[in-house]
Amino acid sequence: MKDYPDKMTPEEARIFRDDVLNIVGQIPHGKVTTYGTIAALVGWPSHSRMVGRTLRYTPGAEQYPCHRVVNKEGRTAPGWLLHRHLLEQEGVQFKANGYVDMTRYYWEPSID
DNA sequence: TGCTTGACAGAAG
DNA sequence: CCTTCTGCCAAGC
Repeated sequence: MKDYPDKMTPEEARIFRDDVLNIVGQIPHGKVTTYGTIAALVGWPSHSRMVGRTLRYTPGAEQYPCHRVVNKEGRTAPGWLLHRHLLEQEGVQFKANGYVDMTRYYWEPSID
């Protein structure tokens, strides 16, 4: 018995999407978290890429602060130029190399 | 059915 | 620091 199925059923995909958006909505102003952190928290540790896919393609995701999600190194999404700009508007400062300073802005989601 | 594509992660050079 | 590779896995074609 595996801890996790090999593939998501449509039902699981729906729950995954809802859980991801729920967590993103909880990220405080001026803070960031990572794709992998979210994936692990919703129960699919190896689906970090699915988190990114969800935020990019799910209609309505714009209503959530999805710009507060960066990769684990603090890099912004390639191809999404506004990403860095939106974070800077919230006071998030970038390091000289263009990465978010994760030691200062990383936020660990809680389940409650 | 099989190969390619990423809003990722981690490691290597 | 930056590029590239491998592992990952659903989606597209």
